[in-house]
Amino acid sequence: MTRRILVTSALPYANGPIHIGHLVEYIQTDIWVRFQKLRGNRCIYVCADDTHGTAIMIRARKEGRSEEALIAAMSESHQRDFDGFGIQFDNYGSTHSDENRTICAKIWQSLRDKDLIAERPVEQLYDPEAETFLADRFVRGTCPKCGRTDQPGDNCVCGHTYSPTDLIDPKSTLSGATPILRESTHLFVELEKLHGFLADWIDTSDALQSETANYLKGHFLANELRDWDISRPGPYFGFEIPDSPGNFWYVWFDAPIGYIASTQQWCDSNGEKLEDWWNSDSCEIHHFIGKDITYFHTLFWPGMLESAGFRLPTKVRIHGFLTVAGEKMSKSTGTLVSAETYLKYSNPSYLRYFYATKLTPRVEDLDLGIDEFTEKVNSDLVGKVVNLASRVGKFASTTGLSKQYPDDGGLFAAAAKAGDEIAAAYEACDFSRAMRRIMELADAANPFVEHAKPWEMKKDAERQGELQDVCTVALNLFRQLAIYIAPVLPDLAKQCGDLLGSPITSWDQSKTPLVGIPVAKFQRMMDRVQSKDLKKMIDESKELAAADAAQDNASPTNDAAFNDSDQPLKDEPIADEISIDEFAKVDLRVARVVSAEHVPEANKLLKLTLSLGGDERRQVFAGIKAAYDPEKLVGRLVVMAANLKPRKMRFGLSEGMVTAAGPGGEEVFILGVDEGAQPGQRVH
RNA sequence: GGGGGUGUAGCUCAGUCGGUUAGAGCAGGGGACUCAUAAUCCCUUUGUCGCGGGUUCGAGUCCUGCCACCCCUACCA
Repeated sequence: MTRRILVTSALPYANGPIHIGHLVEYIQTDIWVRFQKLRGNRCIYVCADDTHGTAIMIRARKEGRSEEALIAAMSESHQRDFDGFGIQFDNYGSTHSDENRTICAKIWQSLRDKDLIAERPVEQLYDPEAETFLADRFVRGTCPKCGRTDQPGDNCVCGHTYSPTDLIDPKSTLSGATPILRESTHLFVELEKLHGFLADWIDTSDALQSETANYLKGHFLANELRDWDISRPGPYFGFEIPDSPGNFWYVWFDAPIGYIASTQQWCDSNGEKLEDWWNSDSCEIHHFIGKDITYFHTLFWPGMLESAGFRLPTKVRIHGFLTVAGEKMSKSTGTLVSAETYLKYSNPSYLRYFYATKLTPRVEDLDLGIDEFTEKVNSDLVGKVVNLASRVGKFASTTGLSKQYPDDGGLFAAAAKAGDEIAAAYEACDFSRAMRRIMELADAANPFVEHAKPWEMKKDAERQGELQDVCTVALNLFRQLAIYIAPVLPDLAKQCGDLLGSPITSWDQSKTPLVGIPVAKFQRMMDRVQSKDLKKMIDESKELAAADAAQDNASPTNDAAFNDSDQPLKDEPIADEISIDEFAKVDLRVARVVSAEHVPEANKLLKLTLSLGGDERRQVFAGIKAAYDPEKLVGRLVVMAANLKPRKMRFGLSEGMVTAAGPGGEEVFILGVDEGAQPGQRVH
């Protein structure tokens, strides 16, 4: 039976470009959608840019253009990036659309009608210069607990949490002005009135992974649900609330409604009715989101839908975050790679496949290791799958496929049978399992060619029939793989279709071999990953991040954010003047940490082995044990005093010093060197 | 502090309802081949299934205590 399925990914915020972390979700969703379409289900995939909120307003001001101009440019850039990764939406809208405004108003009216809206005053910090209320993250000041300066509005690095009004000497990061307290009316959704409904939905709907249901039950539903502050006083880039002039819907109110608005647009241009998708029990709705926005999609959103008479999601499919080499992505290490940068140096199919091998139905983070990435793509995709076509492609172009499918020892039949299991894995979002099963099939197919020895047949005029049979088997096995992996690698599916003159359009094509047809001239399908390209990609990401940071620093509006304390200079005044000759006596060198280990008898020391390039090694003891984990130091470039007289210590000889700043203890910060420097180079 | 999860080969991971000798891919070692992108094929080494108890004829699997790591959340469960 054909299912009707509406699928969404979370709406990307129009405040920045798409990066490889975002892509986990869009690739995951796109794979699932393509799978459903391949299975013959009626499936549409809608998304939109999330365009409202203070951050957009501020950014537009800073860039001296209208919000509309900013979000238009962002939308274009997002869509270009998605397109580059083969992510195919049926409709891509914007929360700043007429459709969205209309549906927001409708849902709002329903909430009013159900008496779920309350009004009360809220005191909030206000920036009198920028003339706007300030969210926590736009206020910085001195921590009331420990006295550290320049801390964010909600918590300090010392671990203390507070409200921005508790900060000593608070400053707006927008203008540098001192914020004042100002009262305004806010509107709230009284979510507690929906407590029973939500508890029931979470318990019985089967829409959530069990860990998510547990989390909600334990964390929220065990208590009274707090009112949800749904309005923001102007100026605010968003929709003004029709029955509350001067107040705007908070961005998180209209963002999910964007799912419906985007569907509306699709309906309008395809002659469909919105009710058939959002008010129908015969349609499924699947939301794909990241774990950070669980709360909005599993409490507020179902509450809003229920109140307004829309159907509830069939599934909210929540995924974890991307880490790179086991660490959070970061600009400074170049692991926060933008979609655009990735596409410059690498092939989107690689990333689609790699993510597919990592994705499971569970809410867990997934790690991208450069070596693992290279290995998986090269061994699995190029070595196994593509190679199968590549190794018989040239023969097949001259022979074509046999009239009848030859005996292959049951390979084709076995792979056809495996289709059900692979489909079940896709359906359950267990792409990792699906990829594993597909690779097992590829592993079985290659030995067939090997044992048949088509290259020998080619030389013998009398064995051309046999050669044709081998090609027929190999290419049909390849085609099965291409069909099964088509949701992940649409490009490969296309290439397979071109080669055999028969486009891949349906999962069931895997059940019947192609026979008696010509084969096109073989075209190379996929290149191997080159590690040097990935390295370039990381390097460029680092450079871009550095350029961004430099630009931010140069911007005058940001000076206020850098009200650094004068304490360090007071603690340690600048030393007596020296001549350049005296300075030159200190030979500072770039060195690479090649090993780092704890010294069991020492309280503060780590034993480092530093490389100055070639075979030059220095053993150095550094008092940084409390601040650095030895494993994380290995491989890093540091700056060392290289001509320091070696000093005998209880634990061994120390042949230099590693440079670092900070008062000591946990607050020690090793001097780093920008990428490109070579161990052994002198610091001038 | 609380909640959730993970721990199996050097690496990434399978392992069904408790059932024979714990598996795959990659990496490593040896050989073969030359159709194929230094691709492929054959053979092959490696295990305290985190640790300790318990239940059982039988435990990687179930129970329990501990350890390590990860995620979430924190004077709200």
